[in-house]
Amino acid sequence: MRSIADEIEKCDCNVIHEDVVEKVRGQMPEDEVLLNLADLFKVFSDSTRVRILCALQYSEMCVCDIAVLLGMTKSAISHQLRSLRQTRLVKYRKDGKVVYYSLDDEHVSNVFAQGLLHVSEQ
Amino acid sequence: MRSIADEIEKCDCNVIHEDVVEKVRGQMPEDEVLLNLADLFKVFSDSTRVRILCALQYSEMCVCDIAVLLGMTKSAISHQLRSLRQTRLVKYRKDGKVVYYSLDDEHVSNVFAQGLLHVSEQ
DNA sequence: CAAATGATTGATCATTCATTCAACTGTATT
DNA sequence: AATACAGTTGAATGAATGATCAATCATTTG
Repeated sequence: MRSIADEIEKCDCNVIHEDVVEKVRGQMPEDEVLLNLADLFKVFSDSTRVRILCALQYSEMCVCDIAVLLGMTKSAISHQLRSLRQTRLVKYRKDGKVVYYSLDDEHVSNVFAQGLLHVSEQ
Repeated sequence: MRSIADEIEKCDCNVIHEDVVEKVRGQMPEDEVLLNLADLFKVFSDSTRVRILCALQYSEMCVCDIAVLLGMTKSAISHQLRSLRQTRLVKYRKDGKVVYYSLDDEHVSNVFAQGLLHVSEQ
């Protein structure tokens, strides 16, 4: 439990509205939750990963196909697929030499949809 | 209009499933849209900005209050508020020396909500 | 007017991160 | 067994970025 005094110590200013700060502090989720949230959005913050996720909404695809679609090397795509695997946003199946990737989260489309609402209003 | 041949030129592999690539290419949004989408999520990808946005869901706050709440300097907060202003996610009003910030987008809460759904399922 | 204070800004530094390149793994084909 | 090919991996490089620090702006107050 951090006290107001502790916080002031770390920052360079006075509390102007102590009541507001205390009220908001009581309602904020745990720092860990917000850190995980930021980490999730970090995955969506790169256009290559966004394009991969977008493509997989329409069909499962192998690494080569994605590379051709996006005009990038297999290596670059493979590196990005790694992040997407680690955050469990995509899954894969092997068929011989070929690895097929597909979406692994029903929320991906929803997050996309909300984001597009904002973008399309610019 | 890019041709399949052009894409292969830029990458290091063959098209394995030309039909799939063509079908998906036809359904993908414009690159510019996906770039804007990634830029939007980039704003959400830093835990300081996420915490600021989260706090502003509960109350408008001045820079000092946010700094105290998060245990950071006014300067650091002010820099991040700048990104949030530029992407029109927050708005502000001045009252004398004090600048009060608040949310400026109804979609912020929705994007948060979808993100939290994913995070809480880990 | 001068001092104090809330806030912003620009430069700097350290860190993070996406792509490239080369090497390597595993599977299929001949 | 040898070759070819889909895919992965690790190191290296260059670009992007967040916090710090000092300087500055703007408004209020003595």
